Amino acid sequence: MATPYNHREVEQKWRKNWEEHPVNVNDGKKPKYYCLDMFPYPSGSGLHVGHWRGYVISDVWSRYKMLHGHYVIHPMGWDAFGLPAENYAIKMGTHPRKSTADNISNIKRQINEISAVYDWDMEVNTTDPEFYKWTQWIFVKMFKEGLAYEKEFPINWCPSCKTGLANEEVVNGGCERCGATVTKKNLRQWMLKITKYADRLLDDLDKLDWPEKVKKMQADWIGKSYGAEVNFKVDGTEKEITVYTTRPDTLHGATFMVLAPEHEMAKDLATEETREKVEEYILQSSMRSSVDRMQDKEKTGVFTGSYAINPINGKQIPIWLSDYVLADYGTGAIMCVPAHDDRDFAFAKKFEIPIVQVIAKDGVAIENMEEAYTEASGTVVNSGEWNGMESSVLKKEAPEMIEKMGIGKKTVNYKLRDWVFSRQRYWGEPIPIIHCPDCGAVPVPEDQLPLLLPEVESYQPTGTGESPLADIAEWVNTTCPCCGKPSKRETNTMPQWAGSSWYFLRYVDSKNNEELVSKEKADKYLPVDMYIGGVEHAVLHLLYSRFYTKFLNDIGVVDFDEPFHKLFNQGMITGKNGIKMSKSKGNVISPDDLVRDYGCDSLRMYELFVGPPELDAEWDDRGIDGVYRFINRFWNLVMDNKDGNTKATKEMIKIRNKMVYDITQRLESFSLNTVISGFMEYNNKMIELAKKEGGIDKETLETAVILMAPFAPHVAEELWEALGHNESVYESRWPEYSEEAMKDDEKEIAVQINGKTKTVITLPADIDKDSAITAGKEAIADKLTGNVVKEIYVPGRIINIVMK
RNA sequence: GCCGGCGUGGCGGAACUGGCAGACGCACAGGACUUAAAAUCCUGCGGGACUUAUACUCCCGUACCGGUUCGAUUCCGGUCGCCGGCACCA
Repeated sequence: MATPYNHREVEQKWRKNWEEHPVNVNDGKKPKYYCLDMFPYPSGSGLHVGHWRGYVISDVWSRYKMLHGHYVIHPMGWDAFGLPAENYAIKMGTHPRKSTADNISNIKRQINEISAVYDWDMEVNTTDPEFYKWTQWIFVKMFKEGLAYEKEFPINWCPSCKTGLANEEVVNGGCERCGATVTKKNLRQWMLKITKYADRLLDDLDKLDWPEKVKKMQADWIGKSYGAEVNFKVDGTEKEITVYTTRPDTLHGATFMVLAPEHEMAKDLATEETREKVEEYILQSSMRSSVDRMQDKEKTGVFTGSYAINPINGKQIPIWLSDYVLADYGTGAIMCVPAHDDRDFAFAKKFEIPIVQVIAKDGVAIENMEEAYTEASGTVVNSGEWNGMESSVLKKEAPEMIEKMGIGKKTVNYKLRDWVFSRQRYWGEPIPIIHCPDCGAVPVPEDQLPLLLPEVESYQPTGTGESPLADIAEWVNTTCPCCGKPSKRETNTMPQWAGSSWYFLRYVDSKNNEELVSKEKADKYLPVDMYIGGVEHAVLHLLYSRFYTKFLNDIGVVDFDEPFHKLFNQGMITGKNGIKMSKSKGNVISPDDLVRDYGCDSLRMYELFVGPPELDAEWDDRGIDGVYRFINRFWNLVMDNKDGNTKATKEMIKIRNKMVYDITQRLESFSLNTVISGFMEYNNKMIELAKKEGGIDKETLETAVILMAPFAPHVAEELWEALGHNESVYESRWPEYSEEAMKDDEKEIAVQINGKTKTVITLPADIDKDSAITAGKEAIADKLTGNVVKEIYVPGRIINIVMK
């Protein structure tokens, strides 16, 4: 009997061996393949089995590429600035610098348990001054290009984290991090003009090999719409109000107008009689959160007392204020066509405003509309010269017609807003700007970067809208780099996303003091070929990274404009009943014990075996026994037969080729759970064959070992060595298969009557239709009692006799 | 409300392009080995009917109702349920 499998010994041996003889070497000749994980933020609870799955998937893919002769760039780093790290430190009563360092060392130990081929020489840490120097440098470049600007306006504010948030960080009206209800706060903010890139961010989605779901989420988030701006005169004045509409075809049906309460003309439109009510309404709205407003079942509003003139027909329509109109979308004012918009309809009903139908679904106008008709199809009515047109045609042509009439212009709009980029928190990159009383906002000169985050005792958020940095007089007070006058530093810091928006560029040149990344290395190693991580970043990190990359492309740092060629989103591993693993729920399963008891290889394979990698899966420890048993059986098969000299039979060659074919197909289509079940299936077949033939040929065993190498690296190396090889299994190449060798001589064919299987017969694979049907009929002769109407033969699969 | 995804044994899941539903594994049951247990190996394992029982045979079965087809887990229409995204964006 050969040595039984001992995972501890095997794994120790090969980890040491790989340290001395790395298996993924850049010899300068191999083609590169960049396979990247979304880097973790070093949380205090460490890794659970869910994190492991993502890293296993990327490592399997990396090793698979190595076996195709690639030099694989497979780095790892730490997203260590930002709210989670700071909140954790506050909770633990330590300094974020210390807790972050502690957490990193623990997680690094856990990551090493995976035995992934990470290249730690490339490691980056977003809180390292040598790294954030470049995060700040990008900001300065953006400032110089006019993409970073200051603005005071009511932003999303998390009262619990005590900081402003970006739009993307507000989820269902709550803070993305802590869930607290987001309020509005008027603050001076640094903004990034991501909207300038809206079209490119939208259009370039087409060239990405990403899950359709993520592309759609980004497209919806950018929310491009086509329509027109139309100018309405305020009756009796020279003032004009411009509205934005996507339905200019319904212009004749506009029976009122609504302005957001924050609209700059809102107060001016009030008359003597309405002034008090109007001001009251404006005040009321300003005090309500957006969540409150959204949850309104009934529309609220107030009539200003003024009227506008519909430019297309000269009709006088009342101007209202209502908070269902958003101040920061379009022009903050809308024309209302209650007959063809649900919201306008509800408003008109409540305030008894006339409803004029301008599209008739079947060509005939309805007397009393029960609900708005929102489709753009049907015949145009009540619309003067437009009458009789098809609504869908008019919808397309109206913007230009309006432009020609001189009453408005064709325009597009986006839901995407500029990125609120400053945070009133300590643990982030200081924004490298100096406020000079004469020169205004002046960037810190590039050669003075990094602008270090000062060491402080107390870093708790103030809640006042000021960053904790504002209290450090010796840091805040400085001189203007332009004129030398006493000036003050910007005290806000950057958001969590600043570092992660570009970190993937830095890995390939992480020690470069002169440049963010050298031209040479960027050309050689970038961009990322495969990016693996959770779907939760669809409109955050993944959108920001695309924006940053396009900007860096524009200023000549890199010569590509999309960072991630292919994206794979792995599903989440949850605890029992689909509950997300978290320390507070007490359902976190740590990989550490499983590695100890079953070994890294078993856990790697089980992580994949639990289910399709793109779907969520409930973790159940018990299943790992099955994988462990499989590895043992495979081990014993190889060890028992490695020294035999069994000649390959036709059957063995067939199984070998089929195995290569199946495993390769499944791996290429990322069906990793069925790769594992495939291994088990072929292992069972090989064991059966070995029993039958008294052994199994060496080439088949070697082939199986190479196929296993991406999944169970230690076992593969050990068995490869046992099979008599001195070099690593990763020096081998992924095996090929031959269609010819896979062919079966005989096929099992199901014989059916009217589509129901009656029996199964074995026939030569190359049998012709007539002989097959004759053989099939013979096999079920006693059941052929009716009139045969049709006979169907699907080669190699079924014979179906249709009877009446 | 709008958009997207999913629904298969006790459980996780499989089924390539419409062709034998339930691969592979877990759990469970029985057996072998053992003084015994663990480990390992072998066998069975969707539901029902017939049968003393086995075998055989037959019927039902992929959320539900219907359609297309020789044949549907797969395609089409409708209903229900679960999950995710967006949410007054004019």
